[in-house]
Amino acid sequence: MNVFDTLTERGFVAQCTDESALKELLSSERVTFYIGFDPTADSLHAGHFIALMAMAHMQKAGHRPICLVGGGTGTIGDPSGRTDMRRVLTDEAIEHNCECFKKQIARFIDFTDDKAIMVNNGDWLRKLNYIELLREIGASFTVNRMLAAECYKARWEKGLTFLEFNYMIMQAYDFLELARRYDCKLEMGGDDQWSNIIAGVELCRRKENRVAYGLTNKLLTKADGQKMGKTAGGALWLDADKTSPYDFYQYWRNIDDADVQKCLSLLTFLPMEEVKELSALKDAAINDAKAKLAFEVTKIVHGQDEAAKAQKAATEIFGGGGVSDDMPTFDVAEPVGKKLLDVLLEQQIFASKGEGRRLIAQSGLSLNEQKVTDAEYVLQAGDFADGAAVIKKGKKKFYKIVKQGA
RNA sequence: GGGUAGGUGCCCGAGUGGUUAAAGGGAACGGACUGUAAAUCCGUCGCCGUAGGCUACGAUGGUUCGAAUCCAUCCCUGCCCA
Repeated sequence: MNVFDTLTERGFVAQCTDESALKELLSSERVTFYIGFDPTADSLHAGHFIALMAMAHMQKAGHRPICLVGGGTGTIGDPSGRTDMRRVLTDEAIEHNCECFKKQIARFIDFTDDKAIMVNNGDWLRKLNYIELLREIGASFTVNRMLAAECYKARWEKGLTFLEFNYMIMQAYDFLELARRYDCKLEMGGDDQWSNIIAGVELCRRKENRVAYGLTNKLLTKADGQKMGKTAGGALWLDADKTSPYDFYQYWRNIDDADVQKCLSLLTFLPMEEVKELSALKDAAINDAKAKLAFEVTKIVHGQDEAAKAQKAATEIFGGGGVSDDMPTFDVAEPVGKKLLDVLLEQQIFASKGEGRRLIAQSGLSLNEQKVTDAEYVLQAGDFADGAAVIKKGKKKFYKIVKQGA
């Protein structure tokens, strides 16, 4: 089966240039393609993950991915679809973020034997000479066309700086550079990148007379159109230190019924027959599909062991008595005699005392299965029956406080 | 450079001297219901606290018993003109 069909079947494809020619190309040769990731933070998040999955499918089919980290474009900030300007990052931060990205990407993509390439566009973009760039590349762009690009629409109200306006040119230049260096023929990316991608495709044609292709994948959205991968704390990170494997697992375990099929097909490698079977489950039974989804996604991101632990913890907590060896745990030195509220605040289970008081007042906090009614409650030795106390915050957040020391 | 409209809590957005920690909406959080789902309903939603206090309406100064609200300067943004 052609990868293009695979990607289509699994629901990745949003838009693409010359579909039939691209399909033909993908079945006739080993295609070098690229996806760019701008280093906006020190970890990739769920939104990047879908692109990585598309990349992995391509690699499995024998094509060669170029992972581009945007050490150059990151200094500008992509305005596509955004209503506000991106925060300007320092060079050091960008460098650091690029390194973090590289490590994470290496978990999903096989870089052995030249099966994939990692590049940083800072290597060429930062060296560019303004006049030369204008003459060589600027001449190939018409402002009229750029202004018509969908990606800038959201900025008409708020204003778009010239700096950001140039982003498209930088990205297009990347494609050209990769085409020259590695014979890269295809750029992939999220659907919000469509304008930038076709700019690159056209630039390759104009400058090198090369046929280049663009393919965008659907953005990960919920059935109601909202972006997926948002948690209370912000993004759903792929870095275990920023979003623990347990929390990561729980995120996918709790998605809407309506999103099960999409997530299974986009975020796991399960065969489509199985995806269809699982997502056809109804009512309570669909929980099995969610558990499978959560396990599979966590396995890809954090590995088999972590996924198994997260699943075990979830099963024990929600299926049993709300306790598990692998549940989120906090070690506290000598908790007995301290106020429960203070201990939980120290462990950042609450953001503030007010939040904790409120939670207790609304009977949203339990200690060892007992509702906490007194905000001033002081922990007793008896609360740590087996050396640990179990805290339940709200309906489904469980934490274990382990007593340390004597 | 000139004119003009603005900069309010996580976001959007009302408020134009005291009764404003600041309407309303969204997000978020808690409760009920449930399937660790959705929808719905109820409640909460700056910080510390018993009262009460503290910090907050672009920044800095000022007027005033009292300012998000008035004045000055500065910074930033939209629109129009050059």
